[in-house]
Amino acid sequence: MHPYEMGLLLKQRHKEDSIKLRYGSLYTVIELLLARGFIVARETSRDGKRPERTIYELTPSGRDELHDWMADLVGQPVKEYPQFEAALCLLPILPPDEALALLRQRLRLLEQSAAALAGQIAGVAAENFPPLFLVETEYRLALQKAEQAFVSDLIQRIENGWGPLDLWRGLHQDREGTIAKLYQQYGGGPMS
Amino acid sequence: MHPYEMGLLLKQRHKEDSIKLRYGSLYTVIELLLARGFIVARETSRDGKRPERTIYELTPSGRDELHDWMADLVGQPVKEYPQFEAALCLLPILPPDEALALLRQRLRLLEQSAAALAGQIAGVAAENFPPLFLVETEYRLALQKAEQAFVSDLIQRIENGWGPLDLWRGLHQDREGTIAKLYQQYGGGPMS
DNA sequence: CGGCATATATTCGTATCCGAATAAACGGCT
DNA sequence: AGCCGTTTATTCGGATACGAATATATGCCG
Repeated sequence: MHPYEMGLLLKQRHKEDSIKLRYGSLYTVIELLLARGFIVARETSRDGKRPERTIYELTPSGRDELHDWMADLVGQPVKEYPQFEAALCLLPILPPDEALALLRQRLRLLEQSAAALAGQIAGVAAENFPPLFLVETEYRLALQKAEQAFVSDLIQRIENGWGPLDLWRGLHQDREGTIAKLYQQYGGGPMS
Repeated sequence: MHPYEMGLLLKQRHKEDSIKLRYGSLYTVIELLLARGFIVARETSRDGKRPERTIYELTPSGRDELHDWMADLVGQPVKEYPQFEAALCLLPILPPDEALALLRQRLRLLEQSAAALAGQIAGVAAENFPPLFLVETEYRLALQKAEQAFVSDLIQRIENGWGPLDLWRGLHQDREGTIAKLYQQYGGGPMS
């Protein structure tokens, strides 16, 4: 297959929803695979005056690597850094009322996209397509629902004075340095 | 604050668990913030013959940007690309029995790290530290539990012949091209 | 049948990222 | 007092990522 065709195929099979695909990077990656001997060029052809295409093919060592990589990805969870987690780290930066409004907005958007996902799954399932090839979408949906539940719970807790709310409000009224003091006050706290 | 101190502070407050921090990148980022006017250098000092330290400070425009950025991060969910989701895309590459074994291993590791997280939360909560500053850890735990539930469910489904299993086994017995045929057979399928 | 949007396929330059190197000061141990 | 491991603080160069540009072919609408 030539690189462009790989990209097309991923797109047609909706894999780009789950595998980040940047056309610019595609060719760099191919070159890397080539340099490490995981693929070899089988032939180059050209159609009229269009750019030349190079067809690549997997080597046995490439097949091994694919297998080992997959085993690693499936068997070993790795820590990743979702943006929302980072934002929650700094949540006290926002005044509580604004935070609440934004969380409500997030919840609304999550509900919408979860509904869309569920619809997509149902649609494809109705065509009798084997579920084996949809499992990544089910995973995405499961995580979204979990986030939804978390945000919804967080909203309720804040509404009920969680935080504690008065302390949080305080951070936005008097002058700075308050957070540092807090961390000092609770000595060990989460830093020890 | 000078860059190194920012790094230390993030580390002491356990924020590096949630905010990816690479010492090499820190200085690049600071330079960017400087170039865009979000921070300014307030003073440079030097202690003996140690490298010179530059103390930076937030500008009003930087404070605005911080606020807008936070509002965006909290209010707008963004699509991200966890590695496990990509792996699930290609799950049929592994023979079903191996996939099962690997999923069981993942489940075990997830259970362990979730227990560790829960312990950490309980420990800090016991010291009476305001929950406002732990919210990112609770989020992480919630997502982990959801993944756990998903994997556990997936294992059970596979054990019960889901997939369908015979088709999946078939992919690893006869020669190649079978997946492509499958996608053709189910016409519209997930690609149309 | 002319023109304009879209598809085919890749290259390139810059932006970003990050591990490793540097180099002085400090602390503790014998 | 001298040695060694850790902490302080930053720089640098190579690896990676990616948006935008390129240049031709094709389809289709009026």
